[in-house]
Amino acid sequence: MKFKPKKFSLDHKKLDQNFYLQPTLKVARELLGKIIVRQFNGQILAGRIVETEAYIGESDPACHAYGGMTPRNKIMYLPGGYAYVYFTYGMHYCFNVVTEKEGFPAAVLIRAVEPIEGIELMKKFRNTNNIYNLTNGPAKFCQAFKIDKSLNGTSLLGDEIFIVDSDDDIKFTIGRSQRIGISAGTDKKWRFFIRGNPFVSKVKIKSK
DNA sequence: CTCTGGATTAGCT
DNA sequence: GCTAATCCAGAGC
Repeated sequence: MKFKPKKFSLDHKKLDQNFYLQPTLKVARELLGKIIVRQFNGQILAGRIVETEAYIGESDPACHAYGGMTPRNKIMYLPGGYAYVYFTYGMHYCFNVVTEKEGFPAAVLIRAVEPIEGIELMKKFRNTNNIYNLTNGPAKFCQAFKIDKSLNGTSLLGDEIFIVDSDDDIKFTIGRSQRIGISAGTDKKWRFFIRGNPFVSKVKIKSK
């Protein structure tokens, strides 16, 4: 299958804060198909979101806010519409969209996107020419989109990084599973993905 | 194809 | 001190 970037226009409507204030599972589902845009140095990177995971509240054992606020997770307590970026495994970043009302810690992890714009730059950042290996994982997506801790706490209503609606007539069905790479909270099926999309990450359920 | 271990450090206990 | 919302290379089948 040959990859053809789909049409993309910056005229598409930027998602407003009301979208992010909604229940996290709804946001996680509805982010599928939407387009995440990153601007820096006058360059544009964009991709269609094809895989997400929800992390919800202090009682979700897989959520970073499990057990209460700490210096790392405090961004999750902001009202919906902020970026929560964290560093893990000594070398990787992961990007989340904060959801729900202020004081309730919840976020949606962007696990994979389908590259649309700025593909050559993504290949450079990822040091690979294989388009299917650019953004099919949460840390790969961050590397391809030049996302690091400096974006932690950034508003998604600004211009550095934001998400726009898709007005294409793209039809897809949504798949659902347990979350990937966690050892607690595996009973919850809070991962969502576009069924059949070749840019969804490889599934490896952590066995424990 | 599948499976295993190493990389490398911030954040918590 | 231990582990992590990951990724990659290498080994074996």
